[in-house]
Amino acid sequence: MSSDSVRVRFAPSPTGYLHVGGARTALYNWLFARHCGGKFILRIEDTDRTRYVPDSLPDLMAGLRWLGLYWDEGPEVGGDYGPYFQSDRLPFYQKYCDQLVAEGKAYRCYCTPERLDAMREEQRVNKQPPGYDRHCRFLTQKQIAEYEAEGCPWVVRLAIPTKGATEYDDLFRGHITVDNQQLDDLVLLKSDGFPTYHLANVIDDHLMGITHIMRGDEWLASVPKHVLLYQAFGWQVPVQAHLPTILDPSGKGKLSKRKKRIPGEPEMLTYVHEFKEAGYLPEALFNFLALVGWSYDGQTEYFNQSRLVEVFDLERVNKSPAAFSYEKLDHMNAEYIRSLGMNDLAGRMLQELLANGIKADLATVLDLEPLVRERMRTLKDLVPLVDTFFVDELDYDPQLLIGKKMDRESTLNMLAQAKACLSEVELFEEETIEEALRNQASVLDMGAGKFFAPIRVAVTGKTVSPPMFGTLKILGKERSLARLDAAYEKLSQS
RNA sequence: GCCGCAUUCGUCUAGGGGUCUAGGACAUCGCCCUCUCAAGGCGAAGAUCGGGGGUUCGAAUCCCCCAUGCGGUACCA
Repeated sequence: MSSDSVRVRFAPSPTGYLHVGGARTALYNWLFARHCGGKFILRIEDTDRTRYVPDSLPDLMAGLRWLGLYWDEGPEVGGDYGPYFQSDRLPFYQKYCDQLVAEGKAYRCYCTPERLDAMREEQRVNKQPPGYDRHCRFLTQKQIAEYEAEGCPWVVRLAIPTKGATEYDDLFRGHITVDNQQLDDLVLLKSDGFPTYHLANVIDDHLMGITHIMRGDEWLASVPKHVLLYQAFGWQVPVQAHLPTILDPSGKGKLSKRKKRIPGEPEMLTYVHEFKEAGYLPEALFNFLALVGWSYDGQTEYFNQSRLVEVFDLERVNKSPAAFSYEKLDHMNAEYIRSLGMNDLAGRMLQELLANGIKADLATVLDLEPLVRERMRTLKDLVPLVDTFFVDELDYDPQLLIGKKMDRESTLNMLAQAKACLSEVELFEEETIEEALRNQASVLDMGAGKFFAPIRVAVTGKTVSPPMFGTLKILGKERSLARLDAAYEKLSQS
């Protein structure tokens, strides 16, 4: 196959928000398309009207775009193979379905939901394999006429061959054979006139010229049915490629679309927008997701987008399910944050602060940036690191000022010493501050760490903070001294 | 139940008959650096390659069986 004819699609249904599993599927399709110079198509499979979630579509598109997965054809973009919403393609499905019925490859089924339920119940009780009993497949012309005359609602089912086996190749799993006896006469067209996934998917993939179907593993079992459908239409079956499932961090189950809240465990993020809100960089998620089910050489793990496009190869996609490791993502995210350019990081920090109602300015953020860049796993870590810079008065327990093996008196004295010492510093720069404070510590014959501890608390309200000299410098002499004063006051009154 | 797929350190993986006394990464632990926390540097521990049979001079790598896990078995996708 010539590579420029590659056409792949991501075909979510608007029944929920963009999930990382879906994003990974989209990513692999996108990567493959870009690698081959092919087309990446977004198609919306909105055939289930009962599960439709109105704001899922904007979320889906925003999530894909946030990750940089722009589509060549689809909603808001257009293309020559539209419409790209299945709900706008009903006439196609009806037409092809009619054709199948006319050729005797599919048939109308008039069974009521009640009859189907009763049938399943009976199968369950008798421990028989579940499945449609093909009641309507062998109706006489007379019976059909009766049903039609009564205006009974009907669905269309595919007449699966009762003998033989269906075989196909999956790019990742190899050759798969399924006995046709295992297959059910699946519904193609629902009684509301909408197609099922199977019908719509097969018709659209064919009509849209899709060459490779790459999707989640949960579809693997329905491929034989699709193959039979392609054969019924006389169409060529696109290359099938089923991606391994993404497991939750325990490795015990599928990473659920619903949030599992395990007491004591951190919240499990599953939707792309949640990762965004939690302060992950899109480029980090992008890189991380690429590695869930694919590897380059077992050594290299960091790839930017263009490098990934260059190097991505379907042959190295894994076939076994992989647990989603939040710890590894965190590490990778931190790595990405650290590797950001100065202005880039500052820009993202500024956004994060603004989003949290902190009115910072770029100049200050630029000053802050070197103090915090190595201390953030996600952008969410920023606010607690720097919030003390943006308040007038610190609120903390004065007892925090008293360091280990220290008492109130000695701490008070240290605060006074620190203030006196800093007042003397003319040029309030990191180096001069450090020099003065270190001098003072040795004058007092104290370990530097011990002397700095109460100052840190006085100035930030916390025992853990960004580097102290830098903090003092950015705070400025006046505010720094005021905070030392305030600390002295607080402690002496406690 | 039936069908399908999967199975290498806790986790993600490298590995495609000998170079594997199984390599890398995250997490863990220790030491160093150090104003706290990080980051960084160095090092340690961690997998008899799910189990059992074969094939072969030789198997993590090929074949068979079993176990376990996951998925499917809808007028949901």
